[in-house]
Amino acid sequence: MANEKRMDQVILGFLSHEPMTGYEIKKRIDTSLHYFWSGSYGSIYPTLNDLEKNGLVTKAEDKANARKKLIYQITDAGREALREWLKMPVVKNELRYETLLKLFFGKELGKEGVLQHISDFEESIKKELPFLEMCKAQLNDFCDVEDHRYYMLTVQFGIETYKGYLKWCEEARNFLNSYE
Amino acid sequence: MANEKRMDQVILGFLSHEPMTGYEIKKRIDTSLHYFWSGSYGSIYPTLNDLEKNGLVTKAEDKANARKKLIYQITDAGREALREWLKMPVVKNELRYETLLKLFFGKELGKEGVLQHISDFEESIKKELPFLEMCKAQLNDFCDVEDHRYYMLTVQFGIETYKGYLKWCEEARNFLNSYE
DNA sequence: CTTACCATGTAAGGCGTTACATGATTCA
DNA sequence: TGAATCATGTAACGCCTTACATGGTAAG
Repeated sequence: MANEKRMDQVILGFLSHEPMTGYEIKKRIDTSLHYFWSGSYGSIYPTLNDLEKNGLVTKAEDKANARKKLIYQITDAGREALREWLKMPVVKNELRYETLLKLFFGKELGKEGVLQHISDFEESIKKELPFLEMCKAQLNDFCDVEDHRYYMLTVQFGIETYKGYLKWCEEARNFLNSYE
Repeated sequence: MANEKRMDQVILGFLSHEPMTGYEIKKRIDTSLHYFWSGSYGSIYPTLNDLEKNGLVTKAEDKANARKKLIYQITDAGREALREWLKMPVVKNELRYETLLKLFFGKELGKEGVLQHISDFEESIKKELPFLEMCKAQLNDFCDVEDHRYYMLTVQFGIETYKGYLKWCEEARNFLNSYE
């Protein structure tokens, strides 16, 4: 239904950590949330305006810089709205892998083509994994800070599923090669 | 960009197995593809019309039944289009888990709330897993049929990632409980 | 001096879901 | 006879991305 990407909650979430600009929010989405969430400027800026209109954030122009820079800050009402949403049960966890779709219809493609998709997938995962490992290493030193423990959970989730994927790639290859 | 859900390819894919109705396609999406893909009638029927207009499928009315029933069949051109798409590299594999989003902003929710989300997630996975195990058992007897080997790959993927999720749930709980 | 990055925003348009509308058939 | 399932379709509407538009600043 409505609000698939929950941009309002994502923004409130980041602002609950500290005040920042829309640009900075985008950067954090693309790093911290990158493997399980996404969002674009065309969604961030309008949502920031809506949130301000509804009193969930306040906007302040950074006069120190000549550059136009709008720093947003969460209000009490905003924090309350965030908490309200966080308490609610999760509505949707969605995995949509084109790779699996192509494998499912693999007969029309043939074994070689399927193996190629498996290799491509494997490679993409192998490229992503080091980033997550790095995140984990960095977080590891700061787990006494409560926030960091929660980030750690998501990173750990990523690392384990990715490792599972790699194991599956290996097995899938063996499985296919065991025939004919 | 365009065509996120690749309904055209999904339809061609199923029709490459055998002719069927739009209703039947929907059912198969909701079972065979269910844990990594989705699609609605509002998307299936219009796409079927487009495909027919473009000569990728043909439509035949089932006169045997009094009930209005349109059986679609893939054409050579349709099969070729499917193959063309299957050969192309995968564009997007997307995971979007609200659970992870809520965990990431977990500080505002607190440890108990986070643990609740982990339990909810665990439960939902535990509920899904038996279905996949059943699929695997059924497919296992027919792996000499090429198609079934490809279905098996996707099922195996699901089973392994789901088991990984359960392991993570356990670890996540232990991790959180090791603090404070 | 030019590339990369910081920074904000809008408009158009595609995509797909939800909700609605309709009706036959099967099974208990 | 009522519920569930089979079966097809459309319209409205929301959501989000892409592409465009603009310009400052830092670093090499």
